[in-house]
Amino acid sequence: MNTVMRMSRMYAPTLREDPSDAELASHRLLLRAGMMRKNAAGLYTFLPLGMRVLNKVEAIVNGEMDAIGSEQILMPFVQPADLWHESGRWDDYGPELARLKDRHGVEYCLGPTHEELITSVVRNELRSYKQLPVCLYQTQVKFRDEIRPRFGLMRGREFLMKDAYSFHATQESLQETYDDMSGAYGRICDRLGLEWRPVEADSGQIGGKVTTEFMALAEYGEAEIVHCECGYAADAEAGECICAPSMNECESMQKISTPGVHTIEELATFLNIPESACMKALSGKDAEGRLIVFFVPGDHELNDIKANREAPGFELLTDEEMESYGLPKGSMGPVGLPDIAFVMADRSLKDIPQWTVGANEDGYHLVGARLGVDFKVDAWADLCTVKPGDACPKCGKTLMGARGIEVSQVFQLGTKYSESMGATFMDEDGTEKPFIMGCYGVGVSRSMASVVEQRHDDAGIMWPATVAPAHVCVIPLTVGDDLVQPAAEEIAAALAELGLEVVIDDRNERAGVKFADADLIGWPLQVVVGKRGLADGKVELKLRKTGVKRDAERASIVEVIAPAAEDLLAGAVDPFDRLFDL
RNA sequence: CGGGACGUGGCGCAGUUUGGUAGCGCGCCUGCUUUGGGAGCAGGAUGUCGCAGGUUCGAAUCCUGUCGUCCCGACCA
Repeated sequence: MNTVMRMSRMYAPTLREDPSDAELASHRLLLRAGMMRKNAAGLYTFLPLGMRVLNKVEAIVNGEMDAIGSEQILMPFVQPADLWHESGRWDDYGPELARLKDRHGVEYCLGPTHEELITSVVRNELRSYKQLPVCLYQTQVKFRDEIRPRFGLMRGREFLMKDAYSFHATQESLQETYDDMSGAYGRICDRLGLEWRPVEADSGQIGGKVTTEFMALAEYGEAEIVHCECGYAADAEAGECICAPSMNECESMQKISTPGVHTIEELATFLNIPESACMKALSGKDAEGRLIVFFVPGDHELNDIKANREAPGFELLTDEEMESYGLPKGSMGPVGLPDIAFVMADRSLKDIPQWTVGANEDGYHLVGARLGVDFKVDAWADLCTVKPGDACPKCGKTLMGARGIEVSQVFQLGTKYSESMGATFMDEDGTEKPFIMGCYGVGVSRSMASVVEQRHDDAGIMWPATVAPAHVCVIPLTVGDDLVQPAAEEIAAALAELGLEVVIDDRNERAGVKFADADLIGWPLQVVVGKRGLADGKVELKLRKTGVKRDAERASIVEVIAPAAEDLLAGAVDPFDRLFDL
């Protein structure tokens, strides 16, 4: 049986006013509710209430890992530099990797992630395909020296993460574990009560190709996503973009004077045509210094990630460089480019036979420039950043926009680390092969913040029962009263016996203080015990999530709550809803 | 790193323009009263005004430097 926690003895310093340096709801409320305190930029202490929540989130994550056969381990937080030199990331990672030396001058880093370490652990022991697949996970503090830590737990420098790594002999085996992991991650989000979407994403720093991000939808999320009613969703930074450019039809190519016109907006207005009928040119160079000119529909932006995929190392030209190539800023076009220029255009423009573009001469544009006649394009690719209003690549319907918080991500790494670090096994055919790897991360502390981001109101947090610091708060309105106090104690004990986690606010405070703190901390259910109600044999129940109140017979309170307690123990996210006819 | 703002009892802030005894609200301690939505009265404690220099008879206030924090951009769980 659970013991009843006492507010009078808990270290739960709630704040009446908003901390001045917190902006985001999750940041503000976690501080105000006495769940955490800041120690320095991006570094936080979890106080007892916050720790209880964090532990619950972690337990849910660990449980789902165990359920798909991943085994828990614990790797060191401090990692030897050698391993990072082997993978090449000592140089690639940048200042975000916190480096240090021990007393002997040997170099280490604070673990921002553990691909190198796990690979080094496994490469000596895993020797045969017969031992595969293997999937290991840990839940541990990570450190990334973020350029700009912000939003409390959302982007701390130190944060709690569950990271898992899997090793396979075949792509099919990797896919299987990847799918299991994706399923587990979805269930984790569900159990946290999050509204979420799996999203196509870019793999970034970690490497690899196939990846899905799990986004908690939130108004102030850092990531922009597009999604469709068919279930498709993608990170706006990386999602496939289907542009629908239009054509400004002309009889032949004409050079027209466009004095003072430099932007697409000005051009479209000047010609009285939609922006989508103008073609935007962007010049840059790749890693080898090759001049590249990209063309995209005027109503879309060139996507940095995609540009780099097509032209590794791509960077836009500076104004001086443009001048040296004789390229006029704001009036560039495909006709009459320098011979050395490599011309690449968004694939959507392939179907547009006549383009409206710059004339490569300040103050002039071309209309009706004929593709393949007046100019040529060397390559076609998906180059644009997708935006709401574009067509869904899966079903063709119109995409909607939203913002999200990336709470977790799954990657198919391939052999990037096993190859560079010489982690191989003997395959069935007698040849030595590098492991095919996957890695999977859940931001545990970030998930906690995301829950607050989605479930709060002006008064405070509305925890789902699955991660609330306790399920029920019993509030005796007068302390020392010889009716109210014992009744509240009795109810609290009885509810604890149902298997609920119960806290009793036995502080000698006024009713208003207790109500305000209960709402702020966000216990899912409040049981209010007062003199007035008791006189009629009643107590009051309040559902934090909706603020709805109802009376219940004091004598049958256990019977009333018992079904909800059963649901709760079975894993229901909001088990108390049923007590309020929801 | 670029742009903006800010550092004053535990918390939230005023005071800085125009230099002259460091203030307010909340919280904290003691006592009495109060007790269904952040109580009232009385008494009390708590400050190197971020730090270091400088100007001045005198600096929270003016000048220089420095450290820290937050917000907006490039990085990511």
